[in-house]
Amino acid sequence: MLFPMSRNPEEPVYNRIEEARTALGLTRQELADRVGVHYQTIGYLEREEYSPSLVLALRIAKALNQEVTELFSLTPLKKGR
Amino acid sequence: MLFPMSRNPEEPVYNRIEEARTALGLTRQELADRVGVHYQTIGYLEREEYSPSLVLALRIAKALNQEVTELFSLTPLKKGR
DNA sequence: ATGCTATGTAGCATTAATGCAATATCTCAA
DNA sequence: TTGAGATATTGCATTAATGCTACATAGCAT
Repeated sequence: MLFPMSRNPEEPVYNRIEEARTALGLTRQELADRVGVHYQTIGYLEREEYSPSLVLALRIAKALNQEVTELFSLTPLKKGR
Repeated sequence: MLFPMSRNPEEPVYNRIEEARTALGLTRQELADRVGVHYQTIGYLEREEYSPSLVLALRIAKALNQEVTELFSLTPLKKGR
């Protein structure tokens, strides 16, 4: 098992992708399709095994109609908005 | 000269880093230090030769006290706020 | 003119992000 | 119970993002 997450392992990126995705009743495959990535990539991101590129983060936010800062943060995110 | 920019060359990421940085009277080296990257990296980003990771984008936004969406966008950004 | 500082350009090395395939597990409906 | 769908795990290949070094250029102050 590899564990990248960022060049600075001290500061990972937290996200609420799964929460937002399921709230829309979407499957990972469906979100992946909308965003244009492999469905496994969504899995990696939801498990926070690595953090996305900015492009991907922006696309995901758009696909889930959320603000980037509502979805991703350098500090732990609480459940629910 | 290489030209990555994103896995999807059709959709680059536009940014206003230089504008925001100079507005604060910061040099690239200074911004790089605050953000924890090499000063050349800031240059590449300002010239939009490639787009940053989300972690870096979040750190830059914080260092320039700007919203991520004010600094970066999938669509071209106009000058001035 | 000289020198200093900021920035641009060019390579090269490393690593994280992504693609992709194959297999496993888990849940839930029939 | 069986099967289908969703998610997890593993492993490998590719490439973009980043680090870093060296040299060039441009502007500005002296």
